[in-house]
Amino acid sequence: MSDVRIVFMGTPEFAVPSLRALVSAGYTVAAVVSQPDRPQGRKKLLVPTPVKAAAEELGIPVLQPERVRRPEAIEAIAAYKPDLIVTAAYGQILPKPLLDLPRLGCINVHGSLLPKYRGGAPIQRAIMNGETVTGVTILYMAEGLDTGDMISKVEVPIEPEDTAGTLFGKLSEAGAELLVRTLPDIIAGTARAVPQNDEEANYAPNLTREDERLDWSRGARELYNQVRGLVPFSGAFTLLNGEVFKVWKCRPAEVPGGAAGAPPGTIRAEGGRLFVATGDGWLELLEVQPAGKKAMPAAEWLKGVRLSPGASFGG
RNA sequence: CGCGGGGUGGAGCAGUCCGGUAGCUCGUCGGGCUCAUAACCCGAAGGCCGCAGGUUCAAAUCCUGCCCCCGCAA
Repeated sequence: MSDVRIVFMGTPEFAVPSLRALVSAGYTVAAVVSQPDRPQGRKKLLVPTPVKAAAEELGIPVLQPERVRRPEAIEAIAAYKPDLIVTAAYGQILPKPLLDLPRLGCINVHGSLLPKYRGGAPIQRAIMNGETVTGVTILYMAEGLDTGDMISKVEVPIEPEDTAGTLFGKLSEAGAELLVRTLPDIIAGTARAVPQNDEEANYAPNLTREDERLDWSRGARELYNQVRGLVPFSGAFTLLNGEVFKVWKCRPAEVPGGAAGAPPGTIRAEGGRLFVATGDGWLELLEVQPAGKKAMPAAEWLKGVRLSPGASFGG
């Protein structure tokens, strides 16, 4: 199999296990393509992408074209004469010339059971929608977004306590295993590619700020799913006195002696515990982060705040 | 120079505008009450108020510089 030259394209942590698995399995990864380093954080420090860092550690040359569709970028990749291009959460659309370049084609490791959750945020969206099962699909890349023919897939259950972070870990490992398991068939030409049923497709677009806002008129269960789908990345937030107030951990709860009827967003503090009224039941907040502060247990926050009667989140 | 918030006993906060006894809610330790308790009562310990200068009779508080933390934006 050392006669197969692979160019690997990926950017975030999700793609790293796949890259390492290729190397461990003995494949020749001739080059790695990753997104350009971007200024991160308040100090605008240039941080290498996780895939770039892993590639450098493995001694693999790294390309970081600003736009991979540019002819010079395609030429640079072509120079490595790949027989196969493997992508995993790369972050840019591959142009037709690149898709046609490798004799074995271009395949993608995608974090969902296609045709469900096509797009950039399948893992978070699956949790946010309350799914109990998701998985990884390996597919041939087509010009559409995650629309190519499927080669293999593996299911992964979503546990009630899973967050986007834990599920990312599970799916990236599952994806790496599936990749090395699938590769021999692809190389031998015996892989059976199955077209996706577009009728069943849906999309998981990248998350925006609005996806992170908590709408207290939704149900406690839905809000709980939303929060864990955003942890530990951007996190979910609401407003308190016009300022951002993040919720890092919560759970639907029975409020002792508390019938609903309170307007969604109403804050209720009892015995050092923090509850919020939702459109359907109460949500107990367990870990929160006020504006300008670090995340802290809700009980700690309650020690310091002076809540006016009838205070509520959302405004 | 991207915008803004913050650093006060172990924790979370008030006090800073209008300089002058270190406060609140907890925690910890000791004692009490109780069948008992995370409940209640009494008492105690614990702080160079981020760091360094300056102004002043006097600085947590005013001025200058620096360090660290957080949110937004990229």
